[in-house]
Amino acid sequence: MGEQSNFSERVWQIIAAIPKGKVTTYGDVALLAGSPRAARQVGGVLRRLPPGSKLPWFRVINRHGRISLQGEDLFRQRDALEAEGIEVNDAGEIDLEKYRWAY
DNA sequence: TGAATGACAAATT
DNA sequence: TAATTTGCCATTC
Repeated sequence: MGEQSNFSERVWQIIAAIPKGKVTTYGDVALLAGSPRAARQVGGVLRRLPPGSKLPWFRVINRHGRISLQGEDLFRQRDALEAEGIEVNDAGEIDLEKYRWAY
C-alpha cells in the first residue's frame, strides 16, 4: 500500500519545483526524472492526479510550446497560466523562449 | 502475466 | 510546411 514507483515520485517532485510564471515540457520532466524517452508517461502521471491536487500540473506543456489538453481542460490550463502572468494565445500556444524554466 | 492505454516526441510522407 | 506514422515505456486493466 502507498508505495509509488520511483518514476511517479520523481515527476511529482520535479513539477512541484517549477517556479511560478514558468513552464516546462513533458520531455524535460522525463529527462530530469531519469527516463529521457518517457515524456508520454509524464503526461500519464499528470492525467491520473486527483482533482484537488496542489501540484502545478498546468505548468507543463509540449515541446511545441502548446497546451496538449483538449476541450474544457485546455481552457482550465490556459486560465491557470494566464493567472500567473503567462501569455497564451487563442491556439493555446506559449512562447517557450520567454517562459521556459531554465533548470 | 500480458495486452491495452496514452496530458509525448521524433521520424517519415 | 503540415499531416501522418512510428517508437517509446510507465501504468492500468
